[in-house]
Amino acid sequence: MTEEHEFEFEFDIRQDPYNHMMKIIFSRWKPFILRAIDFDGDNPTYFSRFFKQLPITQKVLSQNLKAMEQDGLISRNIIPEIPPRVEYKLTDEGKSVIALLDLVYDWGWKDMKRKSMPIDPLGEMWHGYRERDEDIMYHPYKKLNTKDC
Amino acid sequence: MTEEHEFEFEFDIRQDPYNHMMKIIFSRWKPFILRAIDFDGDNPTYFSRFFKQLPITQKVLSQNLKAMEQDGLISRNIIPEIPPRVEYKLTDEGKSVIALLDLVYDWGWKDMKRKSMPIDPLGEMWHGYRERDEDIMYHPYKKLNTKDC
DNA sequence: CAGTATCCTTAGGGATACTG
DNA sequence: CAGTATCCCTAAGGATACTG
Repeated sequence: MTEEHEFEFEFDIRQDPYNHMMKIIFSRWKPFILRAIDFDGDNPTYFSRFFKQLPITQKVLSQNLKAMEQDGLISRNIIPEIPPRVEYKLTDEGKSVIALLDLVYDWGWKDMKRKSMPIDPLGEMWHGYRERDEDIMYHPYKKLNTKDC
Repeated sequence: MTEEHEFEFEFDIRQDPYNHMMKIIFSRWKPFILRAIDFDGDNPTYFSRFFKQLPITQKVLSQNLKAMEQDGLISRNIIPEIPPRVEYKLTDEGKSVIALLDLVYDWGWKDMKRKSMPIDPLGEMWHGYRERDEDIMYHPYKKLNTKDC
């Protein structure tokens, strides 16, 4: 409706790559979800698997997975078992964004260190800033209590 | 208050570098603001300058600049003239994030191309994907109408 | 297991007007 | 010129319950 009175084009933030990236990648949970799938390597990730590492609700996870599938970052594959399982994997496109996420993480990690902010250890393990502790990485996130922050 | 009943630590998204980055860098306008200041090179950027390129309101710009100053990304310097002007520059820390933003832009640009999405020309000029047109870059964003999208 | 369905809260931003 | 001050709105997420 407002468009009807515009005869001129303007800078449209919606058509800018930064905006695009913030929508498809840099929303609250997506970097974590991508990292979680990547962490499983060639093994597929299942729906329930995410809850072992991320305090996310089913609804929000579902929403995010759906969006990321539509954006071509992940693939969804239903395994006909009883009960049925659903595999999530990174597409080639999804894999290609992991390296970028690493750089983003690194910049943020250094910035937080510089400012003496506490940094969560799970992300540090994923990113090689801390030795991997399988007991933490493969178990529910609440287990992190056994380690200091 | 909820903390009082927690005896255990959990994965805390607020202490993760991804979350940190999304707060201090990847919010709606910050990449654009950083790029705009960077574009002016050694010349400082003034408050009113931003409106020539970005359809942002004074309130939101002010909020963002304040946050970015506190986060150490930009510096604010008042010039005692009548009327007073205020210079904004990138700090060394702010400069160091520009290269990262370039990579983010590039990934997004390629993704949008792959998907045949229209891309705003102003950002393309800033990032070298289109020849610089001083007439566009130095004038109010509405002037973009004179060029095709 | 892998999700929906509802209801609710909140941060971030937009519109507009005003000020030192 | 360089901002505040108000008011409003919406998208994204959280809490909780339910389902094939």
